[in-house]
Amino acid sequence: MEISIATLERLPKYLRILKKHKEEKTVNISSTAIANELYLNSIQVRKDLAIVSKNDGRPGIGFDVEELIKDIEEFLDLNNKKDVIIVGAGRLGQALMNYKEFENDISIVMAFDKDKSKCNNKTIFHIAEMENLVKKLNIHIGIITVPKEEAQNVCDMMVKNNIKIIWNFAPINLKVPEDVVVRNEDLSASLSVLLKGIELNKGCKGD
Amino acid sequence: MEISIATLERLPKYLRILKKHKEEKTVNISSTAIANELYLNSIQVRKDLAIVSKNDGRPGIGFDVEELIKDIEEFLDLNNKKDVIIVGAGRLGQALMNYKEFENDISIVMAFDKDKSKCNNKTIFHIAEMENLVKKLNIHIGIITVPKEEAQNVCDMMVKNNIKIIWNFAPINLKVPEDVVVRNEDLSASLSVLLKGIELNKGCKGD
DNA sequence: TTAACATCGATATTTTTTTATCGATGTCAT
DNA sequence: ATGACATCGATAAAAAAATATCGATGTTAA
Repeated sequence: MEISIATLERLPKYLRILKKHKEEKTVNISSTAIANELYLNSIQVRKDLAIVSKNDGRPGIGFDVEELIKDIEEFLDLNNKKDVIIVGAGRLGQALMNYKEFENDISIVMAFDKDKSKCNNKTIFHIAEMENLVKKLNIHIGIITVPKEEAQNVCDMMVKNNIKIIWNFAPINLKVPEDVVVRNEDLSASLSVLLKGIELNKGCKGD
Repeated sequence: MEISIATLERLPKYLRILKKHKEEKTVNISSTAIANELYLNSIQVRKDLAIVSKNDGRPGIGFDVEELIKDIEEFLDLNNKKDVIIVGAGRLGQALMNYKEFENDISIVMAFDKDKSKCNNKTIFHIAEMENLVKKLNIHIGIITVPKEEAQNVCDMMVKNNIKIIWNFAPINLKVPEDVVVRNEDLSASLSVLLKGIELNKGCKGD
């Protein structure tokens, strides 16, 4: 079964509330309950879960919370922290470096900036050092949090250093070779949707 | 014509490259050219543009860059800066306060934190002061950049102070009354898609 | 025990979004 | 002029996503 990006984006949301329920000692949870919390449709929840879990829900009872957590985490290959570098140690970069929600998913092993001295108990390397450091470390994921003027340059350096997956926070469309995947975190796009939110007023509570 | 969220999210991307082309003195641009830059389909671009602009493209020539910019900006009601408050003046909050891309869209008129003394040439008010300050200012948009533990509290305060649109960066599902719109900026969801990106390898260059 | 109920999964339907087709229009080089 | 070409918009088709229907299963409380 092919998983869609939409489903993929919902999985962490399921995970989040499942973990909350686990903390509260909930053993079982129904798709309806999950759906209500996330302002989604329960059928959608069941379909999503069916993709990532072979554990059926029990009629009248719901799904086993712990099993679901395990299955989703396994599907997303979490708890198998991936090494990541980040370039751009400004405010946004630092925010990401300290974002607790990522702690189980990725490990930011190295940070670069044009301003070498910056730090927050982590060494920030100068961008020029990337060449020597990254290639041999077998890291394939990079985050770009530099101003848009420098983003393409940074991207090119990453590509040269064997980075294959790029999470780009700069508002610019990066040019990359075929085998490199870019995901743009486009805050302006989000803002547009938000500001039109009043008129549309749909699909917003849930995401 | 109803506009979809997907289209809405693409508009800022169009705007961005149109502005770039305007700077380069391009007068006309074809839907194909736009599509190529954004890794989209040209038909999709034309359909999107048809929704927001009455200016037809000219066969053999393309669209008038300046007119398109004007039409998209008008549609998104930009250049009519909206007043916004932000709660949470940590790294992420500061990053947003200084994000240049937003400058024409929103004006962050007031920032709050539980740590009053923080600032960066802008006064950061204590959260408790929200009650006195925000209600009378007729501000309806709020950004939440506090840790998830405090997010619901902050949200409740915003609602009490007449905020109707909330941009939430905390990884939690906020409970709000019917007439309040929430948009969650869910970085974990993005990360999930990113990390699965290799397998899917689609729809990622474009967004 | 049994009747009312909650919940499920499978299949079908609807809706939304994306992409293709194609005739029309207008440009540009010869 | 005129023929080859680029590009458009409108309509149609295809693909993807969300939602509804419904019989089956199992729970719970009288």
